[in-house]
Amino acid sequence: MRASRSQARQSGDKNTAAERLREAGLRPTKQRVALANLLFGKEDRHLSAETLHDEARRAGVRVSLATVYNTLHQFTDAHLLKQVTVEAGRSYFDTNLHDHQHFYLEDEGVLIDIPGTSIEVAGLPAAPRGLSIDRVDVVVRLKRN
Amino acid sequence: MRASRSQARQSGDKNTAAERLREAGLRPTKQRVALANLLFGKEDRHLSAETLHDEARRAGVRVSLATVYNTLHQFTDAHLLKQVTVEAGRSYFDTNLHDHQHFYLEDEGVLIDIPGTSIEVAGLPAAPRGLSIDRVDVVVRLKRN
DNA sequence: TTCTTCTTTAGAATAATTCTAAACTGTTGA
DNA sequence: TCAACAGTTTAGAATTATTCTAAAGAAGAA
Repeated sequence: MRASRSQARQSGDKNTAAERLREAGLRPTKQRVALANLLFGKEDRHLSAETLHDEARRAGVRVSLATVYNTLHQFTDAHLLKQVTVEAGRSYFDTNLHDHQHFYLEDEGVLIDIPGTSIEVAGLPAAPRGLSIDRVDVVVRLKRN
Repeated sequence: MRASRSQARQSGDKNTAAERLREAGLRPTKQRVALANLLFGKEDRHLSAETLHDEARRAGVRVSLATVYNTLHQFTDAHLLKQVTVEAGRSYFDTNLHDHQHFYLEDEGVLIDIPGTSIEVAGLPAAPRGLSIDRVDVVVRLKRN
């Protein structure tokens, strides 16, 4: 019998990640599985390549920074991650794939999810001819009082 | 009357830019006045530091790239420009100070203004305690059909 | 296995931006 | 008018984030 794929099993964790990668058309290598477990094992997160690289190192996973970059982009292309741009010169990757928007704490460089249900954008003009709307990003920038 | 080296102004243009800078608390140096004229002389524009630097060079204004960066940031701090972030690793500065949002053509790296009156964002949650909303940025990402 | 293809990696390369310290300029006050 | 100081500009080095390279390593098929 196969373990349920919607729940994390203690002994089947690795397997679950590997399957998810395979379904996405990515060969489940040691590095990709390890990074997937770091990324998707927990609640929703926003992290940079550098952050994930550090986290991997702390978790005892040996992976190069170049591979972390490659993997983040491959995961993004495979729709396992979303890339969020709020600040020039730094990229965040978001494990929350649901429709949602972000608060951005400018002073601290921290992103916080706003659930998709609460924000609504109205009055969007039609896209110029030949183009279509890929997505609408809303960033609510916050500063200290 | 003094026929000095760099005071040739026919219609008061230079003066206007200089005054605007002075009002903003910026010493109207040759470079800042020249860049202000390039930035504010025409319709609304979105440009990068590199773009403005090239434009200055083409206009015969000798100014270093470092000064272009400094000036863009000083103008932004003084609310003469707005900074728009749509892509990691590249910053755009916007001369349109009115309330408005942007289309972003991902394939070409081009920004287009959406007039402030058309888009409306509803359902904004309250800012977490201790923080207040600085601004709400909406980016409508477009791709080719 | 063995082969082929995809992946990983260290380190170099690139791109955008910021920093540094010295030279220069605008403004002020005598 | 001009000296003097503070603010500004500059070339080039430094930094940061990211991508590239080409060589060695691992995954899947037969």
